[in-house]
Amino acid sequence: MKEYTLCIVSQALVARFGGNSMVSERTIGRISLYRRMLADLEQQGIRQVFSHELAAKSRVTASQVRRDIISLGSSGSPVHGYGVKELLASISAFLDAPKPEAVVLVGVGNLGRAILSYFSGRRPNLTIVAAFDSDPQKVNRTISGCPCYGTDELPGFAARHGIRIGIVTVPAAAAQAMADLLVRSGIRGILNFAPAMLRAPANVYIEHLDMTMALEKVAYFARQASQREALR
Amino acid sequence: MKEYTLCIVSQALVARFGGNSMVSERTIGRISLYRRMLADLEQQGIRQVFSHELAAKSRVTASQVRRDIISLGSSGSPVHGYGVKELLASISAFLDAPKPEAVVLVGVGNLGRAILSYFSGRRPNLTIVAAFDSDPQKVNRTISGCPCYGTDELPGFAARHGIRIGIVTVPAAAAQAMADLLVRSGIRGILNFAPAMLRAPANVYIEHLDMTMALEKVAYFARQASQREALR
DNA sequence: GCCTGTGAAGCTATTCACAGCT
DNA sequence: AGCTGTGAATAGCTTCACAGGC
Repeated sequence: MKEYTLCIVSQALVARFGGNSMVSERTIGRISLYRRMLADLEQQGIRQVFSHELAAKSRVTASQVRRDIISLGSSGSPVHGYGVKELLASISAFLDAPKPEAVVLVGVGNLGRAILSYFSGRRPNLTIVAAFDSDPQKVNRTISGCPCYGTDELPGFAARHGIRIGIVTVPAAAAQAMADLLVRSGIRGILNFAPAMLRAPANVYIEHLDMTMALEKVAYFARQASQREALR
Repeated sequence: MKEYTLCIVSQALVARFGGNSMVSERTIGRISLYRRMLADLEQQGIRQVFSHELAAKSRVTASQVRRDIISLGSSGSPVHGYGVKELLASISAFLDAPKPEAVVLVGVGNLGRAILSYFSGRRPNLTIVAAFDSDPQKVNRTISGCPCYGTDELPGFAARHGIRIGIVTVPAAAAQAMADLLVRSGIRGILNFAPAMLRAPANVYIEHLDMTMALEKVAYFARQASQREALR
């Protein structure tokens, strides 16, 4: 009885925060990961999976997997584990927008082009539909299978297509200006590859993917590992 | 008294793990970031900086900056803040290896090439000196300014040059095999761009830079932001 | 026996708040 | 007055451990 009451209360709280319950950034990342693992399993014709199997593939603990699955609102059976198909459906219902979503990319340099081809055809409901660059040499051409326009056309394009997601692959010096432009164009989420910490209003989500920082971290911990070995 | 004893114990533990005290992954990331901010400041001729200034640029709190600086073994003055030059020197002494370090990249596809040109000339003490690929079309050529060899030459090359750091930009299906090869070749740190959770011995540090996951996170939180706005 | 779901415990990271200094 | 350095408090995330089920 008491448990039921508690459950209702927490759902009420959830409702107050609008839509889906408050799920942490880390959890969302892992859920995206589980989806990939599950897609593999489905391809192999596997129909059921236990939390510890998913955990081993994802390099996390089994409790973590179970918690994450609960937080996305799905559940399994103690006997058969989780149904691969059902879990995939839950994850898609949870992560994806109801309709496929269009994404724009700003900055058609080496990295920008690589990312255009990387994402082309990968996630059908998350497609880069246009690229933008300030270099007149690059505009009004198709680059890596993606139409490229001048940055001055971005606000209009974003408004017409209801774009909410942008990828920034311009040099650091131009990154803040481009982020501002994206925000003015109505974007609500930015994936930033430029080595710059972007400023944006609180209602815009920014994910920084800083390759230089990542490489320096690797170098540091690789060195630590070598040193630890040396004195053993 | 008791507190002193506890302190000594924890220092002893730190010592057992060798060399530099245990600094967290997140802290290392931020220190790399501070270095970039400080390099900018130095370029502008600024000589002193307060924790709150560095914090604003790095999008963290001032306490965080102070804690991080302490954990790298530097300190400032309550009057003038931190000396830009001194702090830069401390960070380099802390983060960088005594000698410039060589890095290899495996997988010379679109992304691999983009990363070769991205890092070329960026950090002088962290240079990609060779790329490897299994495609015979690509080997024994210079690609994006970097010599490219067959993957079978990797172990020999790594041994000869004492390589400890590798970047993986192969497709997901080949990533684990390449990681294994890198580990066999003596690598101690891997920066992985492939959408696969790599397995490696505990003495190898792996940083996963998963662009698909990152984009899905952005899409999810962008949608959350829009929804929160809609019901206001 | 071996699974899931979950309260409670444990850990790590961050922030608060203030002593100490100039 | 306004900074740094830091103990203490807080928040957030992960793991433990076990009830409940078949």
